[in-house]
Amino acid sequence: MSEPRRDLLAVLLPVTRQLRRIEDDAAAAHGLTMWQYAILSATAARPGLNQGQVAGLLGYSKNRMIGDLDELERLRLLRRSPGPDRRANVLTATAAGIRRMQQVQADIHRDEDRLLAALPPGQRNALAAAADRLAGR
Amino acid sequence: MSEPRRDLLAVLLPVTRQLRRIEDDAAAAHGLTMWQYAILSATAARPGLNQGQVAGLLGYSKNRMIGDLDELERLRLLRRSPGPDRRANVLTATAAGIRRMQQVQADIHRDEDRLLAALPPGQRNALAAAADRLAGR
DNA sequence: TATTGTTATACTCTATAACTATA
DNA sequence: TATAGTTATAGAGTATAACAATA
Repeated sequence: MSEPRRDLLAVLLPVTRQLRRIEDDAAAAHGLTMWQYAILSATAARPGLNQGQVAGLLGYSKNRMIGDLDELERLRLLRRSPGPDRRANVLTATAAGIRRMQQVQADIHRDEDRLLAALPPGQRNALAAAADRLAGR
Repeated sequence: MSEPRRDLLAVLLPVTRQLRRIEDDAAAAHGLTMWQYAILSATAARPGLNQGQVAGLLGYSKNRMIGDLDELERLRLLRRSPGPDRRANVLTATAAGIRRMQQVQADIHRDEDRLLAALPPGQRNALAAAADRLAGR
């Protein structure tokens, strides 16, 4: 007999809760919030984006992002500069911002590895591949 | 060359956001919230649990759960009854509660199937299996 | 004294809608 | 008029601690 089917959300929520804690802790260890880290990460990976584009990319919201951007600029980790359309601010991570982001990311990947060690390597790749495929729609 | 490694949370968040909306909508279509559905589901699957145990199982909190339990009792979908330890309330889903829960669940599984149709079947199983394994710690 | 459920409170998060300056 | 960023505000969500009944 087969087990009753479990809601996928119920299966995924505990994992994402652990991952969320990993990112929160890693960011905090380097003086940032998770969202500030996420903003730096997106900005470094795809330079030239404006605020709205980064917000959309992260599934964040443009108004919530403003306080984070203020703080990141205050810390000299990121710059807002007027783009060709002078309504839109182009975001650029500074060298210090990229370094900081990489430090947080190294901690995150280290802790993810610890978590994922429970999985056989095939399943580990399958998890990321499946989630990646699903996220695309 | 290989792509830069992506944070697992960034990969999983978009999927869980979609799943969360699926559950919210399905529960709302039957007059419940997602958490009320989750409570009914856990209570039906493992009868005899008390409030704190259900809260722990769901990753919810005992005080937030109280309003939901009040509402579920008002709707005659669930009962609180004193257990052997008279401090603790044993939760029991009524027949109507189980039916309601199954209706919501059918909607959820239908919409999950629609979402998961994007995946090759092997990846689909791998996703659930991997998440399940990880959730256990 | 510790625990279960409850209540109260404060704090954070989130969503919505204006407002400005550009287009 | 429409859009990008900003600001203000209200509502939902969340965490914490205190309380009553029971162990």
